[in-house]
Amino acid sequence: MSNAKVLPLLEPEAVAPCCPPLTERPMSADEAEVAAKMFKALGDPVRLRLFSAVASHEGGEACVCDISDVGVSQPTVSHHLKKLKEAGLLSSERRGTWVYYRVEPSVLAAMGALLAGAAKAA
Amino acid sequence: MSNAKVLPLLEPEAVAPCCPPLTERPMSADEAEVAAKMFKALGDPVRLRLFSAVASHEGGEACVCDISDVGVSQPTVSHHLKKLKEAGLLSSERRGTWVYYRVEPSVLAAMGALLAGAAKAA
DNA sequence: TGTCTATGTTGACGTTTATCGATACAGGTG
DNA sequence: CACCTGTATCGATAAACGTCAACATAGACA
Repeated sequence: MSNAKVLPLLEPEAVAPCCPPLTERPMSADEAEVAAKMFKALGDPVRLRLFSAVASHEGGEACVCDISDVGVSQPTVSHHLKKLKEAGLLSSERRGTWVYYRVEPSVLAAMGALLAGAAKAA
Repeated sequence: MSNAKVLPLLEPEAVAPCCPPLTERPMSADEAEVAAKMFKALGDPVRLRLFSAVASHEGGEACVCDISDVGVSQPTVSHHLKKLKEAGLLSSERRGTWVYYRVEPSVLAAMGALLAGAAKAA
């Protein structure tokens, strides 16, 4: 598999326009379901560190071997990276021996817009 | 109690400066612990709807009675509002018969800054 | 082919969480 | 005072979650 698009994950196009600013109107149940998945993905300390490690790496992309030092076992790291992928926050690609994860910018932009609106509310 | 500051909750001053942009450098374990608590609070669909209902209400403040129609029981609503309060995202005040919840802007600003940085990374 | 390394998957275990009904508390009204 | 309404707490239960050890898979290289 040379392409990650065949995986049945959340696609950026599907989640990016999901979220009106939190202050605009009460979220519907469906909107909340989608948006909560993204927040939940960042709601674990280990996942947040892994995500930050990828995001802060050169080019917004990192090999698993570069970010695995977060104090948990290798299977646990793999499990968390999978969760981040399922939430649409990361994508992965195998290049030879190593697997590289990269941040999904459109989804983050959507989340940032969500919160930026709420912050200026009061 | 006419003042919410006496409660042993996360104070805005304590969490606001916790978070460098996600892309700046890998988060430390301590930073991730604090930041993950905020994301986790918004990582539930019901809580996200409750928060959005408060944030979108006039003045960023709403009575519980105005936002309780989210499809779960009254104790569950109360439980989720408590969680949001413990995460520092909402504050509450009793005024006569009703209890009003209001958004805590500084914490949201911190979260927004976190994500805004990550969005522009790639 | 076989072996070594990097990563993902499986199965199990203990902890946390979301939810509810029942109940308690607080404040207004009679 | 008694009663009603709005909100919080308690106790129980089922589901989800984080973690690990063991195993599986994929690619590189000899």
